[in-house]
Amino acid sequence: MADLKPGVQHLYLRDEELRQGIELLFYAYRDFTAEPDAILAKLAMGRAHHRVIYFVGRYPGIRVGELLGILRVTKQSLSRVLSQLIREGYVTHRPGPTDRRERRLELTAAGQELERKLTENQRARVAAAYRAAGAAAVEGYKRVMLGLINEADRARFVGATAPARAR
Amino acid sequence: MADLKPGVQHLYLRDEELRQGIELLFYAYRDFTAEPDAILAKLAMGRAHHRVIYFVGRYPGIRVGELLGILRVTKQSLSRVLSQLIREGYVTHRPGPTDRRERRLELTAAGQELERKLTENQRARVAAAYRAAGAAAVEGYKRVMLGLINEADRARFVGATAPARAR
DNA sequence: CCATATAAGTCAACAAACCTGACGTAAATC
DNA sequence: GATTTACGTCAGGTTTGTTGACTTATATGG
Repeated sequence: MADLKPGVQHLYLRDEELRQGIELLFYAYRDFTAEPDAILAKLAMGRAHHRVIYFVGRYPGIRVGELLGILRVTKQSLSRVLSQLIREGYVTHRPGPTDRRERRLELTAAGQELERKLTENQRARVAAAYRAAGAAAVEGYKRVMLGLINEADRARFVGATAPARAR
Repeated sequence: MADLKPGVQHLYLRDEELRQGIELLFYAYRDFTAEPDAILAKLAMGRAHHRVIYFVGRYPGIRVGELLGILRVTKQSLSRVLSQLIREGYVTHRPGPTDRRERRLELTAAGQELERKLTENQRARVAAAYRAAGAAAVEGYKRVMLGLINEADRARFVGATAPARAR
């Protein structure tokens, strides 16, 4: 709060400014999910399947409990989607290396292919936005987004950007 | 593409970088909606109600069709939520000033109070993230987010930020 | 004036993706 | 050996979305 130009500082925290920040998130998320959703619909799957496929691909060998923590859903809800993905050959599971109660999840070749297909559009969208906005803007984007995320999950992005206020 | 330091340009568009961009959106949206969802659950409402209340508050006198376009849902889906909000006294409607087929929607006093209560946390979250990240980062955030949003809706944010590459 | 188009609502049936609560099984740990 | 942990499952319920068909009221163009 004690900062240079406190008037300006206050100015851009006004209602309109904050509403814009909220709406940017709403519209971006809406458009970000629309295309994968359309692809998934043809495969009789939904957004929930995409999330599972994405994070299993992101963290090969991830445990079911970790996935629950990331997705913030109940195990019953995850189970329906995950067991379908396993049944249809997109995901495999095997016992944990030291703790055999665990199920370590991985994508099959088909799963990897589907993941690529689904995320392709999102990556292109991010790449285009990054390219158009420029490197400095990308840095700002990350910094603000990290601030929006609960502290517990910020650690996932270590090294993503310099700490805010550090320069 | 033809840019200064093309090596670096390419470097930060790598897979890891893009995945981070995707995940930031996922986690931010997840945490952004969690608290309002909790409040709504106590009122036997859901996220869909919040979206309607938010945008009716944002654009008083908005027509039903406009709302459909923003939310990207069918009128049957909106109808269920909207008619409940009208029935319970959060939203009112009256015929359009020139075209009497239209229903111009507005929040009642109760609706405004609920809107404030629901959005309060989101505004605080955005304000905190903006404050921590600094003005330059906020500019970058907006620029990247605009790039993620389909072109058709970017016009909603005119004046939100300088055009990308303009400086 | 009349045909057509538009804004909005409604009925019906259905699916996706969440939820709570209770209970089961296997393996690890104290 | 009792307890805890990781995971799964059965059962039942809600919200939020869908498609398709039909209605009402009003505006508009020929």
